[in-house]
Amino acid sequence: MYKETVYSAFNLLMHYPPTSGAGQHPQPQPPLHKANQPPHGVPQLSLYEHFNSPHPTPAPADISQKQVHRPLQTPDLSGFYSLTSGSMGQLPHTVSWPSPPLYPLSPSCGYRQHFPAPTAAPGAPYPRFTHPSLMLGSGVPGHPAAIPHPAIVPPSGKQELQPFDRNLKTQAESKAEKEGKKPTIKKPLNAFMLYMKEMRAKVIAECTLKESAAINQILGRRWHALSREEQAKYYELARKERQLHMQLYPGWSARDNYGKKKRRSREKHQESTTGGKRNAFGTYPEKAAAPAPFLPMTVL
DNA sequence: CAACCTTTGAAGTCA
DNA sequence: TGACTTCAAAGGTTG
Repeated sequence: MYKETVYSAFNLLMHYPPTSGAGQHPQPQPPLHKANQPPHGVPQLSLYEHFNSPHPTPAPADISQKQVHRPLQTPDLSGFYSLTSGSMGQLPHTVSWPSPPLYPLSPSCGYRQHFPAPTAAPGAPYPRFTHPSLMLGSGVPGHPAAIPHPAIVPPSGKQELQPFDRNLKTQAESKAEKEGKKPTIKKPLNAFMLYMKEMRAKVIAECTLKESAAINQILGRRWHALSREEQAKYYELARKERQLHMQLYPGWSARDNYGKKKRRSREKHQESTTGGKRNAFGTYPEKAAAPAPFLPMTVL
């Protein structure tokens, strides 16, 4: 039933082809996380070094125009507890046309609903941004809250800590103690993961979807539709998450969790070259070409 | 019940 | 150094 519904939505979607935008496209720019990489040969302060630097580098006035190879802003631990980005964001005036969906979209979440035309006047400030992960106190040493960081999970791997439960001893820790095992410290979330966490509920409400794979596709498209300023907020949050993570777990490395999940990419790659594999809906999705980043088109 | 699906980005491994 | 791999989240689906 669900499959038929979403496929009819897919057909509907196909009735709204992208407008030809010849001459409207600006020069493609590298993704922000790439633009922030230092050019070869330019030494970069590690996050830890930068964090401890007495003279941190201020953020450039317009990160969308400049190649920056330092963290965007002065690290500020106080911001972990009441982080807001102020008025740096502007409403995006353009969106990029998504590649054909691997999971066709639900009727209540067609393309136009994914990318509504901005109703506010161009230049109107975005609502002030807050992120619960950083707002609610994440256990900075010395802080009165001293709350366990959500990166701590039981060896089972499932995140049990709820955002508003951080003043309690976590189930994860209790369970880990009972089992006599060391709790797993998870990777800090990157910019897109933070964006997903914040926007997931909204997409679920708008699109009446529950399947994470489909939701993540929508979120991926929305991520590409964000302006660079909007994305910059999440890159900044992710940078602070990494800093906080480093403070809390100085000896931790992503290597610690490397290879703990079952290796499957090689098998997946072999399957993709030999006919593919069924997805969560029992279909055989054809991998779409990745949408060209930052090639915005005028909103329909 | 573990693994899969799906997304992007960070960081790991390997040649 | 570049290419490739793994893991972060999420929850329904699959085997």
